[in-house]
Amino acid sequence: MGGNGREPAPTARLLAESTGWLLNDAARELTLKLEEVLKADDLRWRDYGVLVVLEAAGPLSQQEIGRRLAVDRSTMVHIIDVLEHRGLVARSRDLHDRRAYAIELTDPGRSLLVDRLHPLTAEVHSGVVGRLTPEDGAHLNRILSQLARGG
Amino acid sequence: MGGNGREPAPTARLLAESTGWLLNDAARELTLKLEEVLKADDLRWRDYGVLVVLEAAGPLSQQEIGRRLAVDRSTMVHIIDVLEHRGLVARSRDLHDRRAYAIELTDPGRSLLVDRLHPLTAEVHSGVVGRLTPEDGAHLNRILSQLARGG
DNA sequence: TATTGTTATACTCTATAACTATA
DNA sequence: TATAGTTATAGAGTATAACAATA
Repeated sequence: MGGNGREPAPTARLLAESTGWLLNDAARELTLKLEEVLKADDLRWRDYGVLVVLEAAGPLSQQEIGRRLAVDRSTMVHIIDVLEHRGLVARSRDLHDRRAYAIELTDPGRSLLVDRLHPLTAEVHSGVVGRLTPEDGAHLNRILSQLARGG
Repeated sequence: MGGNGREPAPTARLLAESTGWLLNDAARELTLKLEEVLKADDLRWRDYGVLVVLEAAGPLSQQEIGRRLAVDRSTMVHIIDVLEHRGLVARSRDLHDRRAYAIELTDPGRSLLVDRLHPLTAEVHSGVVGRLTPEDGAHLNRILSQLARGG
């Protein structure tokens, strides 16, 4: 089921397995700290993710945003509702497919992201990843990128 | 708030921040695949975590297991209930503190873990982490260990 | 016939508060 | 007075299934 049928050697098994736990612990620590910081702006980690995705990719449909964040389209409705109500994103119809919206960052949304959220979250990230030497930090980034590409 | 007040340079900010997203993606991918495999034994990732913790540490109280897995003690009750009912763990009173249980693996629990679950989950882990060269895998493990110790 | 957004709904997960027995 | 386990309960988060508009 996605494996290759080969039995990994015991040490490789232990190494890979502890990597999994460590990965989860690191991700959980980071997410918890991010949520704590974002609470001041009444945002969840998911909301921040939506803004970041839109900043990076430009206007997207609700479903496409959900795809990138692993969130169901029915769940996206409420998330976008709130962000729209707060004036951080805008719904306009996709010109080429009028079933879909083109969700885009508003100017206030972009300002909040750039002037406030990015600095806040960067500090959290640095507080965690910054415990590493710059070399290890860069290495970690490169290795994780490789993991992501392989999926 | 855990930070050190220093403004990280823009590239460092981006590097650290993308590391955060990558970390989360990798952890999510791993957890999803583990849950899929464990479903055959009607276990969740959390249940597997309990068994692994007990295997590694020996008998523990419910609360201590929860502490290590970031699960509330009230949530632990049901998790242990199910595992006990399936004969995978046993509740006995802690000899030194009769308020607490000493939860321990049963022989069937240990067998399930060693003979079946570890091979299954190791294959998932290897399928993900094994996309890296052995050097990068070991390096990733070392870097993540360092992150965990720093927390 | 398939797809986007939507709604209602049900389900899972989790934490909170109050209780009991021990400490 | 504090702590381990328990229980009931309420809240958040999520997915599922059906529907309307559009493709």
